[in-house]
Amino acid sequence: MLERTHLAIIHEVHRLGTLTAAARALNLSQSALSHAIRRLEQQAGTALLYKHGRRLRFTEAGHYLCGVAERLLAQFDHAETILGAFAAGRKGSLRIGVECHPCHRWLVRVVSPFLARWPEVDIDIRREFQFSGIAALTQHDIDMLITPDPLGAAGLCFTPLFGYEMVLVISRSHPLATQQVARPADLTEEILLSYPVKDERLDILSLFFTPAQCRPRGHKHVEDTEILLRMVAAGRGISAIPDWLAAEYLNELPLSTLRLGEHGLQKQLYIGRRDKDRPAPFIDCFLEMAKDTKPAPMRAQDTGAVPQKS
Amino acid sequence: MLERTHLAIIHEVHRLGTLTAAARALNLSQSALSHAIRRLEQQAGTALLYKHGRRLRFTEAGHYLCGVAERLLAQFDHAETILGAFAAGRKGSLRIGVECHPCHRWLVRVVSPFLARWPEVDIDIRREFQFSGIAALTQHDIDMLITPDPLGAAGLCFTPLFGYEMVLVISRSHPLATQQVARPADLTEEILLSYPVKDERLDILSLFFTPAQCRPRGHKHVEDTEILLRMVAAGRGISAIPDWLAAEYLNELPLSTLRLGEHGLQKQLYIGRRDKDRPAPFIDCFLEMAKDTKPAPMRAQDTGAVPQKS
DNA sequence: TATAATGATGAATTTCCTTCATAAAACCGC
DNA sequence: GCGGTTTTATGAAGGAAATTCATCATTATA
Repeated sequence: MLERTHLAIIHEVHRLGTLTAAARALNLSQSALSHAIRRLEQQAGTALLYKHGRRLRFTEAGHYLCGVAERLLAQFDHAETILGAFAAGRKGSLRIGVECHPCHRWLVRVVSPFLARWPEVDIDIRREFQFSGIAALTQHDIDMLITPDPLGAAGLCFTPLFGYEMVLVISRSHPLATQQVARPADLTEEILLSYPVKDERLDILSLFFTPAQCRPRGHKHVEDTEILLRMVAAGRGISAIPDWLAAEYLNELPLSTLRLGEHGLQKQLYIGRRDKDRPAPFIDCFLEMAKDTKPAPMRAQDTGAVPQKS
Repeated sequence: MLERTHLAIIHEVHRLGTLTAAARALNLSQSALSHAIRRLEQQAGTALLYKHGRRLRFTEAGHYLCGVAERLLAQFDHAETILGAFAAGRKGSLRIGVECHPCHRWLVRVVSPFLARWPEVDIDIRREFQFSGIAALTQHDIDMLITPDPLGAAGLCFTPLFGYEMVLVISRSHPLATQQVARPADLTEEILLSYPVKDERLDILSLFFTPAQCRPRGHKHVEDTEILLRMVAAGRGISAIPDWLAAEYLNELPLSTLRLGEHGLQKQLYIGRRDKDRPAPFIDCFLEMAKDTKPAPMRAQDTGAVPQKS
């Protein structure tokens, strides 16, 4: 079977002209090369070299192999270089799962400088999971998970990123817009607008309405944040989004924000990964960059309900 | 060092999913594969596979190698196929030197069916030689030489192809056109037109004029046969060409042919090759086809001067 | 013609891969 | 949960294959 070694020998003999020189270059004895070529020729069933004076010349078949060697050896070398980059942790890919729909804009602010710093690392962001984000992480479908719900699962570890508060957004012309705090009973006639996720993953349902044993009059799914908030501004529904996300839109749209309940709906975003992952430097780096990137540039420290602009 | 074996293992593991199955496919023990992969991983400095349940999964580096394997293994396979074709004598190249300028049209009639019969054989025809055709042959610059002058050189052998006669061509309106035979003294006022080769290789000079110690008034080189003969027909010179070549043009151009001297200038075309060349079937075949191809289709057996059409 | 350079060859040796035997882990059906 | 089965991992032993050494044959060079 044709092996890389054979190609290397053929290549060096071609490059240097003599077996002896090629042997030196390959740290082998001249005899070893002579034997190796002979074996290869017997396997191939055709001569590759012939003596011309006291030098060697290539037969047609040998010449052909020479070309093959040049191409394949280059590919081997390249593959080993890449493999080295993998080994050194320069190269890799980071498949990031996001279970926090509104986090997209924040994530972009983490990813952009990261990509610049790690040019050989590919990033893939996934929002949809066959089962759950946690399952995707344990099953190696993703390498990191950004989630507000760090359900304990064996072999995973979660690092807190930042705290925030889910706030109610309503149209500025809504009767409740003058209040500071919203209570479940106030909202039973409203239409709830949310991202298209399962009800149990909507905090406003599981942590606000359900404990009070009531529910909004209706519930509609909207994919896009901008459209969702425009619908809220138009008085076509209410929604619950992170305070820092609301802050970004308060200037642009006629919206008001209210605290959800007396103490607000406090949340924390976590980034999770597998315990036993090989410690790739770019993974640690991503973690650091994520921790250092606060959600809304201006009001990163706010945890209370966002004050309205008049 | 990354070897073909490693790629084959990676590839089979990827294809079949388990080490055990891959080992079966490669006629090796599962243990051998396990060891081999481990060695490769240690050399590469990075994991390639990891256990997921009781199966194996590829790391990013492993996945990358998988792609490399697919590409490189295909190239290895292809190279071995080609090498097999070389070994079987189906594939090769035939560099044919031609020292007989007018032979081009005849050669085309040999080469065309040959190419059809040996689709994997490349043919290269060379007319110019740094030193001589014989030297080119011994020095492996060409593989076959078609020549009328088989100078004995060690390690070469020549096979006769066909005999022919060099005839004088003159314009049909030339005063000599009524004669059968031309003598050197008749032509001392003529302009000789010939292919651009050295004087000593022009038989009409070395075998006709020089022995009679005279020469034509002038001598011009013309590359193209058609143009040469049109110039002769226009009365601008005389020339000497093989009888069979003259025969092809006698219908088209107002030419007459005369025997050169009493007995004519008899020649023989030979095909030469190196004694110790590996006996490639396509080389023998070319020889046979060359021997079976007579120069002019209609008057292949003629050796005397070609009779003029009235 | 002597000498240096180069390739070829056969036997001895060493290296490295493979196998064997076995353990460990994980999945499956009950 | 518990054996049975499947799969991978590992260490030691054995063997196949490549390498080296010593030497010869050939060719070019001074």
